[in-house]
Amino acid sequence: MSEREYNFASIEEKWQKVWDEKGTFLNRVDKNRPKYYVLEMFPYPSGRIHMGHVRNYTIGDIMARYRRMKGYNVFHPMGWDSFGLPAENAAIKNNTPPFRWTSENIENMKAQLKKLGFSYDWTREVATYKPEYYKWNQWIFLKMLEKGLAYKKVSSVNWCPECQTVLANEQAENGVCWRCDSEVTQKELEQWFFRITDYADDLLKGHDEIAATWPEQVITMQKNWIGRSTGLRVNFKLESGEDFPIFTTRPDTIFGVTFMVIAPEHPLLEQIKDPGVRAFIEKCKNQSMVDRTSDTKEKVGIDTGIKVINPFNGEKVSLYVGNFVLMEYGTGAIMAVPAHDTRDFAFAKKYGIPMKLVIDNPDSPLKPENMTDAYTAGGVCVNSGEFSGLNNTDAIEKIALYAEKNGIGKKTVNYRLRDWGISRQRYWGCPIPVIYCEKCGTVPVPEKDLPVVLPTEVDFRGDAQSPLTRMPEFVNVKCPECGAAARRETDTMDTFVDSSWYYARYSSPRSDKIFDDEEVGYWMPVDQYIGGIEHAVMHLLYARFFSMVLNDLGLLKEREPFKKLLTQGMVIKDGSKMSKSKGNVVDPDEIIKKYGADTVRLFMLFAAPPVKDLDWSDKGVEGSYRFISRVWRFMQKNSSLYSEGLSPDGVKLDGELQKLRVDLHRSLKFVTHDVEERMQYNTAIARMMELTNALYAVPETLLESQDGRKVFSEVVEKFIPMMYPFVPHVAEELWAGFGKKSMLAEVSWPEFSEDLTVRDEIEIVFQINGKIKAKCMVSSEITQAEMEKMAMENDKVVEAVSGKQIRKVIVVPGKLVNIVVG
RNA sequence: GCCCAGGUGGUGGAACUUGGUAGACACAAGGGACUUAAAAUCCCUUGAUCCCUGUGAUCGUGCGGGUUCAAUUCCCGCCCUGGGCACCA
Repeated sequence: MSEREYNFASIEEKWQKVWDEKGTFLNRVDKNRPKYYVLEMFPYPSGRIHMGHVRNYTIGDIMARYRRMKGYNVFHPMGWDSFGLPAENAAIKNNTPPFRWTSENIENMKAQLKKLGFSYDWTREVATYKPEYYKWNQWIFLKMLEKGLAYKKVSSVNWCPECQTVLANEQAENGVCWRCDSEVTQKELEQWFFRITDYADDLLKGHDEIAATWPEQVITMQKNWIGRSTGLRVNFKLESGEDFPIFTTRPDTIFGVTFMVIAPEHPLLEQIKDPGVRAFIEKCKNQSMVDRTSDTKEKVGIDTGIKVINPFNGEKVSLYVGNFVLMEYGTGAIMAVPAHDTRDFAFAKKYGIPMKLVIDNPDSPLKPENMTDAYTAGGVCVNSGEFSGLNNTDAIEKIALYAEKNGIGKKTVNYRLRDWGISRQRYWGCPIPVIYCEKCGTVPVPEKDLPVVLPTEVDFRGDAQSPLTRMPEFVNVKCPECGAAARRETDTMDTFVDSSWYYARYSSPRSDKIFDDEEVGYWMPVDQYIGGIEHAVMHLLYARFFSMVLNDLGLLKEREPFKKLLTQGMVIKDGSKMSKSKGNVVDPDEIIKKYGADTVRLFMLFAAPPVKDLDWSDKGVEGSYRFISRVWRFMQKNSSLYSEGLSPDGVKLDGELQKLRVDLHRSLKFVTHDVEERMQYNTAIARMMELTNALYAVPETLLESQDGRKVFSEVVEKFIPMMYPFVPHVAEELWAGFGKKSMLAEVSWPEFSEDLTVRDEIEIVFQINGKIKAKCMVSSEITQAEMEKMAMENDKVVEAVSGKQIRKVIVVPGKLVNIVVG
């Protein structure tokens, strides 16, 4: 190989073409080999690939390429989460139909991804906006409808009275419409829901299966989100004798109830005529959910005049309407115990409601009039009838039993998780396959009529209304049951539905069934899923839910879709997330043009470990480029020293060459560990940089010696394949340059010899009372006794110890000796 | 507010497994070599403070306590920053 410049542009183009023409990354079922499914969260085609994508997909690509070298049959697909709000916003702004805008974006972004050299099988590509994909969204919806997992109920949405349209939360920030700045109100609409709450316990149980392989924080967040709590459903009574059930996790405080609070949406309130209360209810209903549940906003309420009777002591208390009580949680009403609940305490103080102490602090008795906050800790029950004197934790169980025995309550499990509302009053999404007939009611679209195709030729008037509602050719249909004129559902599905099962569709994206059994059976589940931490709860919970539903339908073998999860941090520049509005966006294309894809990939992996946020730095990129160039130059310069099959095995090497050889094997050991187990690529790259520095440090004459050539040949054989998952193009080029016939994509991950990873000499330290007094190079085979002896004979130690009494000597093998003196 | 993370030199970060030498690797900065010059490249220095300039001393991992022979690592209490909060994806 003659000395050539590192011409990344032609190298990258060349190898991308070779991989493409040879079909190197096509994925085929092969039952004789273990499969490995690497999946990165697919992007929303917003127009351009951004650095967050580059990072996500680089991490995925290194895993895919590494596993291929380890002999796995790797599955590595890519696709497009291509329904959603931005396409409509673009349509309104530029009068471009969402279909065209999205298609063009996909085309552009695909070209960008190809330039980065990711090892995808593009024949598996899916795009959720294509009827061939969303047909199956609709099919799953019908199955869920059959099983009672999809249902309709009234729920409120953000409504702009000025634009006469529904707003997404992000369009209604601070309670103001993003387009016209008018005050956002709430509007009640009939909407479709998925009964995810039916799967709450399954979702929790599934956590055990993935506990060891998912980040702990993600599981914790999901558990808290589901919020399973066991408690008691207590039947309070209205004066009319009507039941008034509430849910509480603190039955031990039930004798301390001094008022009750009900959600503004509660049906009981329909009978209220008082204009003040009515006005209050309307005001609450118009408040957004974020505002109502946020603790920074004031908790407000009003007395309804209704009295409620406590079944335990017969006491009559007032019923308030409160903005902080949610109809969706529990029964939509709560009992309030101001003495022992912080929120109730504040509410009671505000409205002058009395409080009653029912749990006392055994160490220092409480006086209600002196309390400045609720007493929420444990203690002894007081003022609690026959339960007085019990420890409050025992009382929880005793009171629950009493309630069950006397028919005034029942032990219940309650969840914070709410059912998943999937209706969107939007155009650019998957149509919900339902028809409304005056005679037959809600009729599912028959399977044979799927897909319900979303019209792509639409007219956006710029008023943000879904164009579907004014398309008679879409809306007007015949009832599939009675043939009468009927109306098609114009709501579309939440895009989270699309992304809840795409991972399985990749296995057979063009199949005329939802999945091809052989393909899906072989490839699923995903062995490694990679994506942003921002998806920790919603997307990942919905995807797990769908996987369980599909498993119950007999379509997937596994319940958990993602065996292992890596959540990556964000890409930051100048202290904040890269975004157009902040003007700190770096376009990957520019960097590729300047330094090449290998450099961009390397920097993405080197600048931070995957789980942490990554600070973009233009200067840092140059460092990565410099490293690649250094390796390139070294290999070019010494290429004549290489001979295939030349090996230093069994040769007694001179000290410096032996050290280099040990460096090589040690690097390989650490890089293997970092890539396979730790998924910490920044330290792996640091190891390779150290190895490169070590290569440069070897004198030329030594490297050119007989033995030097042997060591260099081994370096070529191991170092270049080791670089391959990180910088595949330049690695392939170097490899081919040494006359290699097979591509690195087909080469095995190099082996290291454990014997060659041990250094002869190590440094140990001597401490006095934990402070370092001396350091010393010793043989790595030193015994503990020898270490202690050396420490005691060390001049510094002798000086420090003289005149003092040695109380203790701690020897940590291979590390240190600590002498405690007093 | 609630849930979950994070905080280490001028900067990004390292210190894994099990508490055991804080600052690997890189960037920036400074100095030198090469060059008519510049770029590129190669080499050296680089946490802070102090002095008796050494194989030196002291301090130092957001802040305040604690456990331990030993704490970036474990415990308690704060402060700050970021992610999520159910219609952005």
